[in-house]
Amino acid sequence: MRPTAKQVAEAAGVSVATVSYVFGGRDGRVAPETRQRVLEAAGRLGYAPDQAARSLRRGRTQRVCLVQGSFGGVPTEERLARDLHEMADAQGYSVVTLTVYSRARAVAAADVLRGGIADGALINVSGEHLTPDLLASVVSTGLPVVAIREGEVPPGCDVVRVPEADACAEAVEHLIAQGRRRIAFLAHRHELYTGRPSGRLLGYTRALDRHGVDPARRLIVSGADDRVAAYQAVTELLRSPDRPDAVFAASDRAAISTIWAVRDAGLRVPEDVAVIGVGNIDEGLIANPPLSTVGPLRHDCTDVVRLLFDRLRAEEPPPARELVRTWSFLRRGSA
Amino acid sequence: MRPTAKQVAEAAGVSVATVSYVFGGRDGRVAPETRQRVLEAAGRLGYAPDQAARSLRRGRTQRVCLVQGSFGGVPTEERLARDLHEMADAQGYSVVTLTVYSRARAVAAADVLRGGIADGALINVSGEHLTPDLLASVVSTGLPVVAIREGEVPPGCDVVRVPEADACAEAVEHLIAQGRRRIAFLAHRHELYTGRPSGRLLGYTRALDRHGVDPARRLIVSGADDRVAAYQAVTELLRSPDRPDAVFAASDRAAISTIWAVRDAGLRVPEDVAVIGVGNIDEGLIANPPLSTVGPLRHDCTDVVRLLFDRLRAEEPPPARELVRTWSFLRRGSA
DNA sequence: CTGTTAGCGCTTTCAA
DNA sequence: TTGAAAGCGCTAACAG
Repeated sequence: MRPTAKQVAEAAGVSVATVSYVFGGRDGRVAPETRQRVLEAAGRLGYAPDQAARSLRRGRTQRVCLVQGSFGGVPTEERLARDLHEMADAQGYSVVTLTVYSRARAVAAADVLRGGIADGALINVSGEHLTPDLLASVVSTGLPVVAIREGEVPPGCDVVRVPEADACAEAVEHLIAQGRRRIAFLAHRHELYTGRPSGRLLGYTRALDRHGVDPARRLIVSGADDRVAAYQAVTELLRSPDRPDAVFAASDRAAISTIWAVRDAGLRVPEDVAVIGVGNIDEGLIANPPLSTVGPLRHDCTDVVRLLFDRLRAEEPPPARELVRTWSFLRRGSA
Repeated sequence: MRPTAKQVAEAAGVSVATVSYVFGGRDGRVAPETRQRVLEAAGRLGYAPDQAARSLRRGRTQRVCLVQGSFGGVPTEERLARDLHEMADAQGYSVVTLTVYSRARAVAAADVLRGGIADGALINVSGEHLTPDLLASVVSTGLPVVAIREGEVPPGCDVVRVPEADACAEAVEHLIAQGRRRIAFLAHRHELYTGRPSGRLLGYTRALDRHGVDPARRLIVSGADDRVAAYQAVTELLRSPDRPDAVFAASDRAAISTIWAVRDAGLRVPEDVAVIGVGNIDEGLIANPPLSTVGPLRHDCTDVVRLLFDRLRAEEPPPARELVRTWSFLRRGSA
């Protein structure tokens, strides 16, 4: 069904080596006329070199692996995925995507990576399933790895740091400075599941702590994962006698839903309820009022992706690098 | 660096065959105690069977391929991707994603598929780059293929039909019946690039034609691909002296931006401007007014995904199947 | 410029 | 229950 080089060789009246030369790109090696014959026969048979055999022989798969924490819907992950795909396409790589949403998936992902499914991996998992030892077991095989991660990473792997917590704390302190007394946090579910607060939630709690806000006055609800949940959570919050006068949402999408919910409740943003999101998505600019947010100024992830491809190209493993992304609080109309 | 079965065998004092038995799942084949020794040695060395070698030998990759037309941001594609990932994970498959946004990428994707990158493919590309002959060259290798597609598909491949055009025409006819005289269409860019109108655009033009609307009165603008572009496009449209009294947007996201733009311009939805979107995303329910839309009642794509996995499981290639999804016009508050 | 051939790491048949 | 060995399809070193 799937033709092999041998069949093409027979059809073209040459040896398998010649077929391999033609498809292997070793151009000068084959006479133009022979080359033509081979291509013609291959075209007729619908031949394409078997990837498994080629990978086994060459020791390279021409694939890169993206390890994600969740499925689409998160703008910042999407952008990373897109930049990785574009770079991969341009360099002749395919992209295989692994999703890690449980311990079992993390173990499976590590096995698959150690099994050589790809020539390198870009790991963007925030949960706790992918433990340092698991990551280390992958890195120790010599696989080029770039990890976007807080906390510990094994030696020999590039790491990208995103100082979310600091920028978020700044935003929440801005709310406190404005005199907001009841600041709600609209959390991603996974933030609530982890042991210690990290990232966005950590920024929130840290700012409140720093200003001596009674922990009992914290108001943390789930809903940042999707727009409808956010709308509903905020609508409910606003019905409380002790309603918040500010909402810090862990995503811009949730923050925009918050603006809707506040307006639909007959209240004003920011006068009655200040709103701040996270992510700096473009949509925030057309919200009414424009959304104040915490996030990167540029969304482009090519620098992260380049870390990986630099490693793929290198003969010798280069020294491990650390990239720190810039995050800031962007004040616009909603807070 | 990456240990082989041979090394594990030596460390455990057994033959490579035994190592293979342990990792190949052929359970009863190995004495519990031997098995333990092998696993222990493998764990120490960090062994995982080489995928390329295994694939070559077994003739199966344990991978499925998703071929997409664009990168994230399209809710309906995201849902398909998620359902595919979940099914794949559950069945022990990985997912490799190919993106086809040009003729060159289409040719490359076909080569990669014919090269056996995966055991089956789910193809969800609406553009014209992936021509029927290219698709046929892939199907003819015997690769299980499920295509979500309008128009021609090669024999031997399952196809999923989405009657978008009919449902969209119904929505536009509803606008006409309401007495709307100037109905704008907010298009995806790719719809404007293709030769003949298809899908959503086709529904729009067909409805107008059917009611004898002068083609010169059609109002087609780009902007459905992203929320900000939609907002700006509509804002501009509303400034025209001959402003539309209805907007049919090719995506719900654009339709929601349209609602904002109309309200921010001091006009009312639906009194001054009716708005209808496409996709039936949840977010439409919390829009104000709730968004009228065209789309599926259920978003679940497990039936589509199952077509593929049925084919993967089958010994004999089953007869080609056609799945027709149900699309309808869902009238809510915005039109 | 083209052909012959070893061998990548694994699975699986067959033999012990 | 375990081992020996052939061979999946390809590439690359070497020979001609």
